[in-house]
Parts: sequence; structure tokens; C-alpha cells
Amino acid sequence: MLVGKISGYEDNTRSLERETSEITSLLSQFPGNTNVLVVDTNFTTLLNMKQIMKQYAYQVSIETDAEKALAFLTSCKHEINIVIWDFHMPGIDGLQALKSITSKLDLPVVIMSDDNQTESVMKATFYGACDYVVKPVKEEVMANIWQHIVRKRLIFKPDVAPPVQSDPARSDRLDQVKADFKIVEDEPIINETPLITWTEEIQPVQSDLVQANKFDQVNGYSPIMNQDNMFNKAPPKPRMTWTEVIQPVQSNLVQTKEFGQVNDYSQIMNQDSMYNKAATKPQLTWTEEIQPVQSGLVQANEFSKVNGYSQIMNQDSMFNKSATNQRLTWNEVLQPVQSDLVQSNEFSQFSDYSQIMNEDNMFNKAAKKPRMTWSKVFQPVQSHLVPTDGLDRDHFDSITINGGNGIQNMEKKQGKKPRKPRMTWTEELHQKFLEAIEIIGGIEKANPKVLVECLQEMRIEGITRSNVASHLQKHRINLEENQIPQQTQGNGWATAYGTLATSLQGSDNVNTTIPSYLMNGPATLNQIQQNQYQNGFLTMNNNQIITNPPPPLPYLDHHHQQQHQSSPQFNYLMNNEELLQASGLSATDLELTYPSLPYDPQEYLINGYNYN
DNA sequence: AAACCAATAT
DNA sequence: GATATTGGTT
Repeated sequence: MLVGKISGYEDNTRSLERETSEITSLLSQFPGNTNVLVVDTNFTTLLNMKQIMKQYAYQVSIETDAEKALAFLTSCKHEINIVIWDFHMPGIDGLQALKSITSKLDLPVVIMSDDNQTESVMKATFYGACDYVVKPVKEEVMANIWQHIVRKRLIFKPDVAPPVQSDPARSDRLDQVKADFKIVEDEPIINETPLITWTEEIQPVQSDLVQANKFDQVNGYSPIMNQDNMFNKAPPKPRMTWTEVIQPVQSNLVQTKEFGQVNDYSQIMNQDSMYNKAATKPQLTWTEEIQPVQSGLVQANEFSKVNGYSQIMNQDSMFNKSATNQRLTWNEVLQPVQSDLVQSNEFSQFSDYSQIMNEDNMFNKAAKKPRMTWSKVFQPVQSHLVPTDGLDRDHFDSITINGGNGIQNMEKKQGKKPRKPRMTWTEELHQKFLEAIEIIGGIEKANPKVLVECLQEMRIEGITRSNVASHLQKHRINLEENQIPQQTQGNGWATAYGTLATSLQGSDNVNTTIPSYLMNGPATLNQIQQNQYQNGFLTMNNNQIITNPPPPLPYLDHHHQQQHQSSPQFNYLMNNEELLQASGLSATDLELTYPSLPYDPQEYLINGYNYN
């Protein structure tokens, strides 16, 4: 008996030690690095959840399309550790998902729903849901969702570690366990997407782009010696990688020949690098002849043709909001103090600008330097860069340097920094851009940062913030111009905006060609009044076109219905290469590349209603 | 030459 | 981030 007791005591001790070490081990692994797949039809819900879960170091994948989610799970068995699935998911609802997943994969599945009817909870539980949570899912619930992974492990095999991705050894053990439990892994469920394999032709995208982490270690790309890491500096942002779908127009490929390597710009010797300074733009010199002109203000009339400042009336003045800060208008009497410019003395002598009361000096701030508008008459004196002979001196410039033996003149590259290869916003990419704007909540809420994040969610990789900023700027300009129909709107943008894009811009329930972000008029106006209001000075000329409310656009409903209820239009789980590879399609085939595009572009060409 | 437009500067 | 300017293409 005594022996038995001692023996038992020893067992308990060992067991306790083991438990303690196991718990310690598990503690170090959860919740961080746990790969969660959340499937819900509502993209906003997904984004919110992802945002919250990211704070707990979960790796979160989201998907709005049930079938794609299931295909992803099947094809990437080891990528996901736990699934959260919407009970009322269209296509494959929570129960079907449970059946599929639990029968083929050893994954804990949490069902979430906006109701908690006993029957639903019961069914979910019956089909093997490890939890049933009600939307909106509380943060604590998400924070602790990892417990289901641990629980599942402990129930099935107490000594198995969780399949946390970052630990290959553990993954191996998991595979072993799966084999032990005879988990069927060979049968694809549906639409199995083949895993992409990197070949010499198909290379992973670089540096900080999505898959870099994954493959750096496997394939050893990181030690590639390049200009950046050669010099022990923090490497600059990696250049974007164009996929087959998203290709830049390599318009300046000339430089490839000239300098050997497309992107090896840093070695180009130029004036800037010679003196080891940042490039400085030549300073302006104001003369009596050369006066700054304010964009869009008094003198705009004069120069609008030349400089494209077509509107004196601008959004500000039209809607009286930020325009309350009436901008200072410079004229012959009222001249700006160009304090940092060479000849400012000349003018400051004659006019006491400091007494000009304006918004700026009322509040004790320095008056803003007016932006200048160049006309043909008024040209800046660009210090040493003035081309007087009309020759193209863009690339060569004569500079004089003071050497030890006196002055020598050398002709050299002026050192224009080569520009990034231009990207082209293809129609499909632009559509995604528009889609992203919609998701964000409209053009008025869109900004480059949030847009680029949203595009990344939509598996558009490699687009930079400035890419988006630039496009957004143009987009907004086009939206504005869309209010002012021009005879000359024959270009792609105008066409797109006259037909397709505008329909996507309005807020949810407003049928109008006027983008919502331009709608600064009183909310109480009716449709006609709004249009008149918005178009202000234009109504006389364009009365028929603009002030008539457009007919109801049936596709709006269609579109939004799709948006909110049906399957989404884009696959958020695959990148473009994978998409292409999976579908075996050509990148140029818009319809096929995005087979579930929620609208037919032709649909937007409404008969009898011409936005132009 | 002018329109266009993404990149870049402010 | 918004907007103006630049530099390149069409």
C-alpha cells in the first residue's frame, strides 16, 4: 500500500510537472500567431473583426464568399487553425459549413449568428460547432477564441501541440496526429484551388509584399544582395511588383538601356548626388513682369484658358463652407510679400502688405504665400536653369564649378531623378478602386490610406499609397468635371465616368449622377433643387442636362442588393497570380478574371440617358 | 501642340 | 491628406 501510494504520488507529481510545462508552452503560443478565417457576408463586419483580432496578434483571413472560403480551407489545409462562420451565410450556411469542415478537416468551427434561437444553437452544436456566438461578437470572445483550438487538441490528444503556423516542427507533429486520426486529406471538397508553386518563371513578390514572409525563409530570397542592403542603410520601401493582372506601362523603358538596370537609379550620377544634397528646386525670382497669380481667383479669367483653371467658382465658393475663409486676392494694388524670394524687397517697399487684413493675419499667422500660376507671359526665372535658346535642356545643363585650378565648365547629366515606372489603372483595377470606395462608405470618406488598405484586403497587392492618392485625385477631378459636361469628353475617363463610374459613386439611396462627395447643398432640397444648387453657375447653359433629375437607375438597386446580400464580387483570399492560376485564365480577360463581377459594364449604358 | 495622367513636390 | 506641379505619353 505504501509503495502504491508513493508510486501514485510520483505519478501525480510527474503529471503535474508535465501539465505545468504544457500550459507554459501553450501560453507562449496563444493567441498570437493563430490563423483565423472569418466568413461572413458583410465585409464591414469582417473588417471590424479583423481589426479587433489583429490587436490580439491573430492572423486573420476574411472572406465574404462561402464557396471560396471552403475552397481555400480545402486547398490550404494547414493555413487556418480556426474558422468563424456566419450561421446565415448565403451559399453555404453555417450548418453546411460545419458538415463539410468537420468531416474533412480537423478544425474548430465557431458559428456566429445575429440571433440565438435555441434551435439554431442546438443545430450548430449538433453539427459540431465548438461555440455559438452572437453578433456583434464581443471583443472578449474574439480575444479568447483560441481556447477552442486548445480544447480540441486536448480532447483528441492531450499531448499534441496546436497547429500554430510559425512552428514547422509542430506542424509536422500535427500532420502526424492527423494521420493517426485518419483524417481524410486527399479528397478535395469543392473548387479546390491548387496551391501556387513558385518556379523560376513565377517568382514571389518581393520584400514586404504579402507573401514575402512566407517564402523568404523557404526559398532564401532575403539574402539577395542589392543596392539597398549593400550600404547598410535602412532599405527604402520596396518597389511595387507588378503582377500579371496589374501591369505598369513601362513608358520610360529607355532608361533601362541607358542605365543598365531599370530600378538601379541610385547609381546614376547626377548633380544632386555629386554634392550629396537633396535636390533643390531653383528658386523663383519675382520681377515686376513676373507676378504670382492666384489659382482660381480674380485673375483666373485671364489665365484659365492657358493654365486650365477653368473655374473661378469652385467648390468652396459654391457651397460657402470652407470658402468662409475667403482667400486673399492679389491685384496690382495688393501684392503679396514674397519674403523668401529674391526681389521681394522691390515690392515690399511700395506696399505695406502687413496691413492687409485677411484671414491669415487676423489670426496672427503669416500670410500664406499665394500659389502662382504660370502663363505664357509670366514665366519664372529659374536661376541657373533658364533655357534661353529653346533647346531641350532637360537632360543636359552646363554648370560651373570652382576647382583648384580655377573655373572649369563641365557638361553632365543634370540628374533628373528617374521616375517610377508608370502603372496603368486598368478597367478592372479601376473597378476595384471604385469598389473599395463603396466599401469605405463613399468618395467623401475615401482617402488614400484607407483606400490602399481596403485594396489590400481585396488582394490587390503592391499598390502604393501614392498610386492611390494620385488616382483618387484624378478620380475626384473627373467627378467634378462630370458635373460640367463638356463636348470634349471623349477620353476613357470621361467615358467611364459618364457611364459606369458615376453610378457607383452616389450614396446608397440617391439616384443621381452627382457624386455624393460633391453634395454639399442643404440636405432638405429635393432632387431638382439639389441639382440646381449643385450646379450653381452652370444651370443656365446646361439646364436640360444637369437640372433634370436622371431617371431612376435600376442597376443601383441591383448593385447594392448584390453588395449586401449576395456573394461578393472578388476573391479576398487569392492573390492575382493565384486567381489566374486557379482559373487558368488570361489576365486580360476582365469578365473571366473576375467572374463574379456584380455588374455588367454594358448595363450602365442606359438607353435614352446620356450623362454627357 | 494639346490633352492626358501618374508621379512627385509642396 | 489635399492639391499643385512635373514629366512623360498619346
